[in-house]
Amino acid sequence: MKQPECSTQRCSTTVDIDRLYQICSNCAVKDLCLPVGFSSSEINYIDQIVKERISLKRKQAIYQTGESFKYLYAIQSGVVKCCRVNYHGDEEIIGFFLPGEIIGLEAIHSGHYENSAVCLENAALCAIELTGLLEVASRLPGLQRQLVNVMSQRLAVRESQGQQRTAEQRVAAFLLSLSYRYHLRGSIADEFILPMSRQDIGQYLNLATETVSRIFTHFQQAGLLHAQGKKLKLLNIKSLEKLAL
Amino acid sequence: MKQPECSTQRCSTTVDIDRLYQICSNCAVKDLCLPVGFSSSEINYIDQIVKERISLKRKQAIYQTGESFKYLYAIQSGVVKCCRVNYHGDEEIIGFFLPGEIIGLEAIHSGHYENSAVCLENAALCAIELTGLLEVASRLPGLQRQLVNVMSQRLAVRESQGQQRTAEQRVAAFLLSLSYRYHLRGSIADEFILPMSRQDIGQYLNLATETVSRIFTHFQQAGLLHAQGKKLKLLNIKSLEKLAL
DNA sequence: CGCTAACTTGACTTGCCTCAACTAACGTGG
DNA sequence: CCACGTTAGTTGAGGCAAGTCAAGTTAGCG
Repeated sequence: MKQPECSTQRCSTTVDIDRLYQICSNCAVKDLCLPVGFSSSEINYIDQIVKERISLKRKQAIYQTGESFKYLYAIQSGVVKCCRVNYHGDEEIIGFFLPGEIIGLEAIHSGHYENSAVCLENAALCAIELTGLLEVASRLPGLQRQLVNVMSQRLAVRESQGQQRTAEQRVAAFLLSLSYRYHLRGSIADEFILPMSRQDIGQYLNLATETVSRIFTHFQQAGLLHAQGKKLKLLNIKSLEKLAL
Repeated sequence: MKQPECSTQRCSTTVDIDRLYQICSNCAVKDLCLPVGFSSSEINYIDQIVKERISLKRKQAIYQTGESFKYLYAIQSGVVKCCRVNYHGDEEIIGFFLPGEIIGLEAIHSGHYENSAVCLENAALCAIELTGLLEVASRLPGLQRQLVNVMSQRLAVRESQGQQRTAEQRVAAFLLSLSYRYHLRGSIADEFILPMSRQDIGQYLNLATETVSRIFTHFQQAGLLHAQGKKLKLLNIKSLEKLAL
C-alpha cells in the first residue's frame, strides 16, 4: 500500500489582493460560513477577524502536518483536501472541503496542524486568527454559537461516518455527500466535476483505487450514474441513497 | 449482522442528591473537564452552569437517539457508551466515554441527540445547559477556549481514527487508547477492567465479535497481554504500540 | 505530439465475516 | 447458597468482499 507522498508546493505569494480583498458581506458563501444570519454592521465587525485573504493555485499547500497552528482558513472558492502521511509512508486523506467550510479546527487544541491542506483547484481562502475570532465571539453570541455549531456538525458527520460498511455503500454515500454539498452552494446537485482523483477517493474511503474504479463502472452499468473521467452525472439519486444506507 | 437493539432503561429518578451535589472544585476530574486551570472563585462561577447532578445505574440511558437536545453531560464517574441503531437494525457504537469527558456535543447543531447514551457502570453525571455554558464562556475567555479545545480534540481524534487498517491494529489502538485515558485519570495504565463486552468492542471497531475474541487470544499467546473475561493486563505496551501503527 | 499520470479491467489471494458448536460466567429465584 | 437458565466469550470451518499484482487504455499536460 506504499503511496508517494503528497506532491505539494508551499504557498509563497499572495496574488491579486485587490480583487480578492472582498469583505464577508459580498462573499458567495457567507451563509454557510461563520457570518450566518447577521446584520450588515455585524458582518463588518466579523470581517475584521479575517487577517488576510489569499489566493492559491492547484496543488499548492495551505499548511503542512506538524506546522504550528496559526490560522483557521475559511474556503471562499475552490476545493481543499486535507491529508497526512502515516507511519508506513501511505497518504491518508482526512477529508475534502468546499467553499464555506473551515479547515484547521482540529489544530486548535494542540497548537499544531495534524494534517496538510492542499488545494485541488485554484482557491481563495480567508485566514482567520483564532484569538480574534474568540474575542469577537464573546461579544456576538450568534458568532460564538455558529462556531460551536460548525464544530458540532463536523463532529456529528465524523461520528456517523465511523460505521463504514461495504465499498459500494461508502462510494455511494461519498458521491451523495458531495452532491448535497454542491447543491447547498447553489450548484446543480446531479452533475458536477469531481475535483479529486480515484486514488484520492480510495484513500479517503479506505478502498483500493481499483475498487473505486470498479464501483464506478458497476454503478454506471446499473444506470445509476454516468462517469467520464472526472465528469460525473448522477442519474438515479433515489437508488444511490438506498445503496448508501 | 442483525443485532438486538440496545437494551436500555429510561432514567427516571435522581438519586442521593445530597451526596452527589458536590461542586466542581471538589470533583476528581475537574482538570480533565471544563473547569481546567481556573481559580476557585471562577470555578464556583462555572459551577452554576451545571443544572443538576444525576446518578444512574448500569444499563440506564441518559438520552436516546432523536430526543431533542437539552443538556450536555459531563461524566463525573462511570463509563458511558454512545450508540445508535442503524437503518438495518444493527447497533453502531459511536464511542465510549470516561470521567471528565463530555457527551452530547454532536447534538448542538441539530438540536437532536444523534445517538443514545447508556451507562456501562453506575455513573454520576453533570447536566450542563448549553445557553448557560455559552453565556459564562463569553465572560470567561478561558472557559470559552476550553470548550473549543475539547471540541477540537474530539474532532482530531475522530479524524485520525478514520484510517482504519487491519483488525489487529484497531484492537491494539483501542486498548492503548483506553489504557492511556485511564492513566490520565490516575488509574493504573496497564491493568484495568474492560467496562464493555467483546461485542461492544467489535461494534465500535467494525469487527465481528469473534474477530475481537480471536485477536485477544492471539495477543495473549504472543505475550502482549493477559485477559480473563473483562479483567485485562497489558504486558507489553511497547509492542502493542508498534502493532497499532 | 509525445510522455507521463490517471484510470480501467482481469486474475488471483487473503483477511475478516458468517455460521455453528461449545464452554464459561453471571445473576436470579427457590 | 446452590441450581439452573441465560448471556457472554471462545474456537473451528468455510465463503466472500476487497486487496494485490499485472497489463492495457485513456486522458491530460508541457
